[in-house]
Amino acid sequence: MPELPEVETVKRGLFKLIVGKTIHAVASDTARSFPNSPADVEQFLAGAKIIDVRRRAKVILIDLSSKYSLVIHLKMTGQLVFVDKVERFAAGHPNDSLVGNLPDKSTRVTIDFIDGSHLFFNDQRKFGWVRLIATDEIPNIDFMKRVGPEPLEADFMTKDFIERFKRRIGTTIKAAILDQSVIAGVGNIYADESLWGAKIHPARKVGSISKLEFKKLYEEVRSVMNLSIDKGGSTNRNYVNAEGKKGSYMDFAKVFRREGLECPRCGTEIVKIRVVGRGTHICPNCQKG
DNA sequence: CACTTGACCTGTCCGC
DNA sequence: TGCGGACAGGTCAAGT
Repeated sequence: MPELPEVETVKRGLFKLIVGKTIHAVASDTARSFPNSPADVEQFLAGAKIIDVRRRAKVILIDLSSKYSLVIHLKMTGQLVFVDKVERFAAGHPNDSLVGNLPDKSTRVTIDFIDGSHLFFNDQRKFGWVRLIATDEIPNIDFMKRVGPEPLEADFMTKDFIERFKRRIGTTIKAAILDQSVIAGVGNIYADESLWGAKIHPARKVGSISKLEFKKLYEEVRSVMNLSIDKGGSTNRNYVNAEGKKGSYMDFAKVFRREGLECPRCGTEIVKIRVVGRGTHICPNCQKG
């Protein structure tokens, strides 16, 4: 999925839906998705109550009364969908969708609550994971030690943004903005959208970006991701929120997946190129190499 | 060290 | 319709 706005949307939905619920059982079909042992499940999950749902970078943290947390990364195709009551719908029924018919073949982890409701972790490509970690150990895991600051925090200023990029002076701005150790949460969609907003070609070297351009990029990263949170995130392919609903930011996207269409600013045809191995969308007129 | 390139998986889409 | 290849919201380990 899932970049910062999508993960934030899932977090907000889960917060409303599962805080206060007590876990009955947790099951997984693959150790790859959920490596913890049945003994861990029995000791730290069964009977534990959900006390908080948080987000850091693209990671969801579900804190439990056992002083452990479920730490979840959705990677490319992960979903966390809450279902109050499992029902089955026939093919052709309006609810004959992923959401209406969970669990399905992409379901990797199932969390059952004592009230009969469920939380499903679905992940077609199996890159994502769910891990049980002692809550106070979370800051010590490799990912958390490495990850950069949250760009939407009120006290994260332009000067902080510029400072973070100094560690990646020699690479392209696209590689740097996608680097989670520089700033947290930006992925392929919002990298393209914010670089278009700031009129910066993604293949430009970080060292060539002016202070004024960085200031603009900082503002674009924040405004684009805040807008997306307002729209419930982007459903490019299979992202859904905690209620199984799609996000609508793609209706507002300026360049992402809009190759062949007109640039909303100048009318030039948007093209898709490849930068650091990622599909990249630009207006060749607004974003000069 | 800084940086780039594959690998991890499954599914879908596009061209022949 | 079938089949091969490219590609997909992300991160790592292993290269140069």
